[in-house]
Order: sequence, then structure tokens, then C-alpha cells
Amino acid sequence: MNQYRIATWNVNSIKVRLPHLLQWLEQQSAKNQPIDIIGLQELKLTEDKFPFDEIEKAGYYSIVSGQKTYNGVAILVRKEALSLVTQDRETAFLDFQKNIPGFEDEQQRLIAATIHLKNIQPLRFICGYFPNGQAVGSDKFSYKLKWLEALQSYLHAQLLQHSRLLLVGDYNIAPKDEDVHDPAKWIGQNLVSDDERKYFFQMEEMGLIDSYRLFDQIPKSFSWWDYRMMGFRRNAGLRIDHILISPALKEKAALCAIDKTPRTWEQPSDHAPVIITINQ
DNA sequence: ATGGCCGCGCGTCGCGGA
Repeated sequence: MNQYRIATWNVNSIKVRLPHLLQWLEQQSAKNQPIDIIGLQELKLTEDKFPFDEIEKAGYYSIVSGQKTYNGVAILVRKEALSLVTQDRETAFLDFQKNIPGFEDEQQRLIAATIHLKNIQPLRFICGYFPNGQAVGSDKFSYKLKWLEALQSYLHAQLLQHSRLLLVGDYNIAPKDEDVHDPAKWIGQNLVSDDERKYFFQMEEMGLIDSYRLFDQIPKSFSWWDYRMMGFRRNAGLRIDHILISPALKEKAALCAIDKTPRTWEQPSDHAPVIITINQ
């Protein structure tokens, strides 16, 4: 059976992490499990500085919404996986969109495109770098909630147009206490507070499914670990990177996993990639 | 021990990250 693998990864600077990205993509291909689409977050550079050529040499087309120093998101698609009619750079990403329509924002946090892979129906792929929020009650937290509010309306409209939709990225929300290494310590804090979790649950009420929880997972599985305090070695992490899928994709989902391998490499991103496997 | 780490920028500390 044909399967496709779709991933998300907050790379925390594409300039610094390009070798890791290329190594990881190569490693997946070598296992005969190539990543067909990947959403990247926290590029921390403008589009003119994005390494399009190196990534294309590795077999991927990219589209980018970049910003100096902060934020920035991209979608990569494996050229070989593209359908015959969308094999060119110009047709690989259809209905390409940067930012949430109608939401004025300097910060580059969202990018979306429709992608036609070989032998399967088109996928609407939305990649988001949700605001961090800094601290509950801060200005940045208000911005986070406004952004989440705008995202809800956008998603509602997108779901009406696209039955096969994925929303991937760094949500900066740990939806449940099982997604938190020490829930008692984190109670009510940024990333975990009810105010932001409410939006995650609203997305689920809209029909979106947290694909990671469709499958058995090891307890205390996380996607981010603080650089400080030996977070990774102590497994003091949070699960804040997610792949939500629309109902039409639920029966097609075969697996969802976090790959901690790149987090063990020298000079890693603080986030690990999350991968969903979709049956044809 | 509530800190400790990173990446970035006209930088050699402050900010943002989560």
C-alpha cells in the first residue's frame, strides 16, 4: 500500500539547523520512509536568505513566509512525490497563502497551500507558528489569544472548502496534563492555561483530530524540551507541536510519532519533528 | 539553588523563546 509521510518541525533558525534538516530528511529516505511534505517554523530569516537551492538539491521545493530575526514559516514538498500535473515549482503549491486573511500582522506565522501528491486526493496543508504568549496576562498573551481567535474563523472557512486538511506546527499549547512533564508545576501557566487550551478544544469541536492521540503512545512523550536545566536528559518537556487532521483523513492515518533522534544531535533545535503517516 | 540555554542583532548585553 502506498503511504505518505507528512511532518512538522520547529527548527529554531533554518540557518543554523539546515544541516540537521538535510540529514534528517536523508535519514528518513534511507529508511525508505521519505518525508513528502514538511512544515517548518521559526526560520528566523527573510525569504531572500532562505536556502532554497540546498533544499532543492535534496529533492524538495519550498515556499516561505519569512521575517528577520523572529518567526518565519515554510512548506517543503518532495518533488518526486508530486502528482504529474503539479510537478513544477509553480504548480507544486496551489492557493498559496501567507498569514491569516483579514488579520493584520507584521509577524510571519502562517503559511498554507494545496498540494497534489501522486495517487491521492489533494491535501490542504496549513503550517503555523502559534504565538508563544510569554506569560499569562501579558501583552504577548493577549496577542496570542487574538491570533488564536482569528485562526478559528480561518479554519472554519478552510474546512468548508477543503475536506482533506492538515493543520501542523508549533501550537505553543500543551492540550492536556498528559502533555506536560510536571502538570502541578505548570498549572495555569503560559502554554498550559485554560484560556489557550480552550482554543485547542474548539478546534477539536470543529472536527479536527489530534492525530498523535489516535495511536498508542509511550507516557511522557513530548516534542519540546528546554535547553536549560538539562531538560532533554531529564525528559522535562511539553508536547506543543501537533498535527491536527480533518475527519476525512482520520481513517487514512496509519501512524503518528515524534522523532527524538535529531534532539540528541550536536547543537539541536529544542523541538523534535512530528510525523504522520497517511495511507493512500 | 527558580538559575543554568540558544539564536539573533551593527552585538560584546538585551530580548525572545517556552
